[in-house]
Amino acid sequence: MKKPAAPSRKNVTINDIARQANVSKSTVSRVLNDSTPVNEDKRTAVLEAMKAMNFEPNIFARSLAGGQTKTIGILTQNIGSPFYDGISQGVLSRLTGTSYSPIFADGQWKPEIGYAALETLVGRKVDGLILVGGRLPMDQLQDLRERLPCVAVGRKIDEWESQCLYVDNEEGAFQATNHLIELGHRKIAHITGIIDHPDSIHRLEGYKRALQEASIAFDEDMICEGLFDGESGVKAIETLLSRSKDFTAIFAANDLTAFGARLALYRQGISVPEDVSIIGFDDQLEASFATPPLTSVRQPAKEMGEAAADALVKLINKQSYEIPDFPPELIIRESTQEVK
Amino acid sequence: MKKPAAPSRKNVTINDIARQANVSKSTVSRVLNDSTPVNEDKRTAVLEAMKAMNFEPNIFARSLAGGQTKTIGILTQNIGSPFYDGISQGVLSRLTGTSYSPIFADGQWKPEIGYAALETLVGRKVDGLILVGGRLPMDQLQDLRERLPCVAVGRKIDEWESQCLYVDNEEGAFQATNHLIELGHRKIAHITGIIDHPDSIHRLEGYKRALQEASIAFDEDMICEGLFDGESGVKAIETLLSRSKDFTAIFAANDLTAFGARLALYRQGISVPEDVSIIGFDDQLEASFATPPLTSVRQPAKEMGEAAADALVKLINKQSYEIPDFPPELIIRESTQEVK
DNA sequence: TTGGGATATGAAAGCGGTTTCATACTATAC
DNA sequence: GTATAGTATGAAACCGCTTTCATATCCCAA
Repeated sequence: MKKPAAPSRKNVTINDIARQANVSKSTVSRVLNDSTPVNEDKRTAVLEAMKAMNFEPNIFARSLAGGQTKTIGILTQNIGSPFYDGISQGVLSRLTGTSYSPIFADGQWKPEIGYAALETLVGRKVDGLILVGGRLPMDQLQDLRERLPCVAVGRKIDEWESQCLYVDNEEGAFQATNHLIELGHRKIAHITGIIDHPDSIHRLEGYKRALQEASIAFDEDMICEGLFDGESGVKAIETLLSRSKDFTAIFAANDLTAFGARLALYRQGISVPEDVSIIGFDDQLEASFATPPLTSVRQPAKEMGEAAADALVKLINKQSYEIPDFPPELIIRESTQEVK
Repeated sequence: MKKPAAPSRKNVTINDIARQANVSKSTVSRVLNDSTPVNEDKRTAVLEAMKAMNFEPNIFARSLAGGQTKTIGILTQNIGSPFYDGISQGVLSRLTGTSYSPIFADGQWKPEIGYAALETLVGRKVDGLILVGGRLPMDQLQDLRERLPCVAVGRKIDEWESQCLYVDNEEGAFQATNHLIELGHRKIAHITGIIDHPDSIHRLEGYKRALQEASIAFDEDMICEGLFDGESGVKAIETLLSRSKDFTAIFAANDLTAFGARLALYRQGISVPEDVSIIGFDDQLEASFATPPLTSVRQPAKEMGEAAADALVKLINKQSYEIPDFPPELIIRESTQEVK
């Protein structure tokens, strides 16, 4: 008769279970973790007690005692791009229902902030880490991987073989450009993404390769630097027109830029696809409903996020896993047509 | 000479600090939490020791001992809408840099999953909760608020006065419709959102009120039920045309639907805005770069997310806070013009 | 029967903090 | 100069679980 009852919302602990099942807390812990063989009778007794009392292990006690935190860190870059958002969504959706909860931290594309965010995540003792895009330098990442299971999505890290999920940007860009070439285009402009971003670089390379394979001379004047945003698309067209070079097709580094370009063309009374074909990259939701619907290179963002979550969980539990291939896929719609 | 050194990555604990500063761990804890006055000498000694040894309190030990978890739960609905995503972004960005980390859980618009997600969050002993949209029934939410600090964004919950951040959807819809009316339109169609979604209902009401105030008879045939997606917009136009009722303007429940509608119009050779004006809701990024740029009602998603995070943190720390007003804002672009 | 190797189980020592409680030390009042 | 009320501080209990270590059982070979 110590405390006058009224525990109301008191959480049931491992001790309660132990008492109820008539075993020691050690045993309860054992059946909880399957760590050591336990006599079948006791095991069921414990299990029943847990069910009856609606027991839920305290995550904090658990992790304090050295166990896992059942927590996964996601490092994003606050860009709000449909691609990265899609990845996050995939991760999130795959994680709900599992025993893992995702903690998000954001790097805002700035290394210092990224480091800090990483610190936070590590400080929270996450069981694993998912890097969504970003461009933290290698050395930083190197020992990260040694400390805890990591997976990178939408980014290729050379040393992280088999822990990276990404689409081949070069190949996607190649397909896009090649599609235009097959339609008879020869004067193909390209609006790049943020110039030193790996994706931009690869897409530019793919563009060049397609040109080369078709024996079309690469022309510096056909390149406009963009920023992955809509405004870039608008500006690029203005620049392009001011150079008074002919072009019959445009490959934009992403859909949003393509939308901007398409708008600028519209303003100039240049019709798409009759006068100019245009192709984007990402195949974001809105691409299907643009006027005209935008031909684009699809990146399976959500699927990648899901696969990343799966892979990481397996990695954490030391199970073998396989990373599916994510080929870029050309989605042909109505913004591209044969050159006149 | 107990352990042969080589602690390598051993974490420094409160005990190490205590030893170093020549005080008891209790004292260290006290300066850590500012809970009890501590002599100035010792305080600085402790502080210095902490700095020197690069001490970081273990979150799990802390929460186990009854403290806070410095964790905030975010319950989203996996809709991938730019509005909800924007809110999440705002929350996330405002939380990075603070001592709080966000844990996301997703309800996927399904009550059962939502409950489960909520359970997870509560099980993780989050210090506070942010509800992003969603439509969990009241009774469930009622005792939630009693258990921990809560804030709802993009959703109005009657009993939660001063813990909800939302834009007045009815008013926004009114403004949109009224804008069309002021341009001389009388035959205004409306494509709704998911019919029983509160936002849809309010937007429909705003539409009706605008009509009423302008003495335009409400016509059931001018309404098309949509689903907040692009396809709905396309279908709606087809339906509308098949009814062979004239309309000179369309108010779509969100931008994506507006894009769909605009596309369907384009296919029919009906030009926007010359033949038909069109207006959306959300003002998502792509609206500015649609052809023509879409007039829309802006919801300051990111700002709302930020404000929600701010409010919740203050609520947790029992500080007073103020929730700013988020008026819908009509962004007039080129998809609307005077009726011919 | 007895000794030895498994096997199951409980007691107890952490994990890294917070908090209660008692104590030692000051300052204030009579 | 002693009684009284504060104050600062340390010791120890505790949060809920994992894990090591020792003990108790049991089975089988000798």
